Amino acid sequence: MYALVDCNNFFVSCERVFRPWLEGRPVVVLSNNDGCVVARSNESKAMGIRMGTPFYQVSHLADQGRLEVCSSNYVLYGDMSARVMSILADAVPKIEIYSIDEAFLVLDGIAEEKIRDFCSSLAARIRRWTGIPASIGVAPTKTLAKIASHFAKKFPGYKGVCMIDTEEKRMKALSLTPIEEVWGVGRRLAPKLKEAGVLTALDFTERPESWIREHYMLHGVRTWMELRGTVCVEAETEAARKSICTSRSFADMIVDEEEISMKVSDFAAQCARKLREEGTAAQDVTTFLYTNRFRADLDQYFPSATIRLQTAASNTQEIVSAALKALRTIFRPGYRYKKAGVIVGNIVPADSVQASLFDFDPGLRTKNDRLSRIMDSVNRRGDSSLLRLASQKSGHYAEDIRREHCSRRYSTSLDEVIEVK
DNA sequence: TCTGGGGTCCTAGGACCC
DNA sequence: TCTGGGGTCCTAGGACCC
Repeated sequence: MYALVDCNNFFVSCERVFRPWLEGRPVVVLSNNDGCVVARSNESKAMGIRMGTPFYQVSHLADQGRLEVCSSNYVLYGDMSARVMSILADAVPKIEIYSIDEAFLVLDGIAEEKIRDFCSSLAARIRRWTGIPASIGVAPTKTLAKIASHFAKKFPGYKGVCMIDTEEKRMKALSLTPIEEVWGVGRRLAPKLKEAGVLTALDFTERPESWIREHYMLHGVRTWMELRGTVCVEAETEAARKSICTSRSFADMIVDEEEISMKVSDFAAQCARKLREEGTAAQDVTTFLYTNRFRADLDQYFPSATIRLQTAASNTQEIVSAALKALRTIFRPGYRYKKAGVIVGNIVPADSVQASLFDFDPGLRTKNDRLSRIMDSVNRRGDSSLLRLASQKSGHYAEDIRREHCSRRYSTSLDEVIEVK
């Protein structure tokens, strides 16, 4: 059996741990630049606020005191996530961290009649040790466990744990699950399925496999089998990342190449730092630019360019230099840019980088690598960009991000403080 | 006025091989 | 007039996830 552990309203719950007066109140957490609603409490969901709503459309509620607003604090959420995941990792031998607030557990070795108690006490432990409420869905496949977790979250009667462990429960759960809520059925596929008369997960499983294969190919067949109880998607532990992206929207649109260069330098430096953190190196460096897609009155331009390095690298100098080189090939004056980013791809373990026949100065890379390591060791001690390249200028790639409702650095400043109002 | 960030996988089609 | 058959690899773009 698989268990899906899903933290409830995760970002909101993180904020509530340190600001208990938010408990019971309608709360939303906003994306960078205070742009969109990316997390909601049950109370704000009940007010009809949708995921992804632009904040300006609901800001009047905040002004009227009917809605609590938090700017996102990803460092805090990352720390809270790590605490939850370590509790899970201690509880079972095999866990797949699926996202910042979700993990699959492989429940091998736990007698089936004990699973419910096991999950209940696990949820209670997470709550007691971190303050975060979680729901757990249990089923023979990951796709069914997802559905079970929805029920666990939605209906208080389950007390946070829902099991799909009999054929009868499976049929009932599928018949109550609208097709668009199924894991793997997205916004594009759902309308097509409905048009074809597939309204629930149960309808989907009752179509013949050949029909699924014809219309939705391999991915559809996998979902179909998983919903019928046959495992197709195994738990994957510790899969190395294949690409790393650092990108931001700007609070104001930028027209100046020099200014964009500094941003791109910063994004590239962050990518390089993440590579070193993971002990990996990348061979491809992509820089991309976006104009403001919401401004129909302005010219649009969404270019990207990739530089392939002779040899995979993780030092800041080489990654930044490649990102800037790519930028120079795509930058066009006259556009107003709203967003930029850097993606490093073709990632390999740093200790098994393939040397290049045409790498004319491997000694330079050794020097650059050492310099980056020294930067890391200094920057770890305090300001994360105390040492940086001149091209980055400020070194605070997030400095002009709008963040008017941010909570304190509860998990990264010296003291953890619970605020009382 | 104001609209996020970071990933994965699959497929079709082109380029190339003999 | 008539122009093969069988592969592999890579990439871009689309769909999905949180």
